[in-house]
Amino acid sequence: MGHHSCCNQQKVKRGLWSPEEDEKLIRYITTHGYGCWSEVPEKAGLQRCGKSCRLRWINYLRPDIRRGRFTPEEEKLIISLHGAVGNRWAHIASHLPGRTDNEIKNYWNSWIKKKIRKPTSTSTNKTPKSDQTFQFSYTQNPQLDCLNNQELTTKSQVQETLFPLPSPSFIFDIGSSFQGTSASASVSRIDQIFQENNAGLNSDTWQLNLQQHGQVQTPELVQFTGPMMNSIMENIMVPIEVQNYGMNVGIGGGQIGSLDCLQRNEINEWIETSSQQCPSSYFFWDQAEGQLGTAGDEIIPTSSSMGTMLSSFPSSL
DNA sequence: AACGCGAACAACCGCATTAAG
DNA sequence: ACTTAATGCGGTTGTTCGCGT
Repeated sequence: MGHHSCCNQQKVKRGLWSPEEDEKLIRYITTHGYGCWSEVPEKAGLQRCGKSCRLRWINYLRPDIRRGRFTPEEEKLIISLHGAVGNRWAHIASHLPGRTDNEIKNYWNSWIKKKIRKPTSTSTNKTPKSDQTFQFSYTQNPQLDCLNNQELTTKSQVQETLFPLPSPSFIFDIGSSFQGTSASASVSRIDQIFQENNAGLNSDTWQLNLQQHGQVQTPELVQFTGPMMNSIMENIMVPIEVQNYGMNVGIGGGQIGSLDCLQRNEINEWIETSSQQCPSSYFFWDQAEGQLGTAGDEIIPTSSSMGTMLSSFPSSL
């Protein structure tokens, strides 16, 4: 394994950082800042490459770093964002103040190993190695019994079955926007917003979509398709972002929220791009409390939690 | 007490992108 | 316009620690 070009120097040290090295780096950065990382090692008296110093500072030493266990709210947000943007850890980290992309990535990688069960013996031999990450066992979820009877062994197979619609899909955790309300109350509230904004939509549209996808019982997963989305995004998502309509988008004390963190220009840019590229489908979903559980619990895939994992996000965002 | 194992975390590597010359 | 260095990011590996046997 070759060293990086900046680390080819003989004296460059590798491996874990000692407290003395940390101290030197902290002292230097707090005094001089970090305008040019390649100059930092020499000026700070460290036998490290600039890249290593940068990584150490960003991931461990900077003062605003937040360490310790992820809160359930953070976990929920990570799941939502990962469902939206995939493995774009830096993007996810930008929505979690004090958390680093590395930390989130590590957490996700260990978390997903723990929470997503290994493939069942019936499907193991048919599954391409590259897709094994996306295998689930549905045996504990009656709602998904239909899936148990099918040889759904890949991400794409599962996605096609659950959401037989053109990609990409996008999910908003609209349920968490209505703090303290039931799913049905959320529907009523969103219905009202539709009317207020003359969006030309109502909950009948929802129910139709729900029935089409077998989600008749609860409006946890609400899907909109095609041209509806522009008016929804303009009339609903933006007001949500600026917290009109009395919504509390934030979770965990109102400081952090997936929708709150999606910038208006990001959303608008994405709508514009994706609407040109394909008649996308979008999922608004209500991730009811308890479905994801807390840290240490095992995930029982449901329509909504499955949705987050399966949804994709346009690369343009 | 010693060992093995797995989880969690820290760090490195390679590639892509960006900025500067 | 091109080259090169610096930086940022995601994937991967290595190390440490805790727990069970």
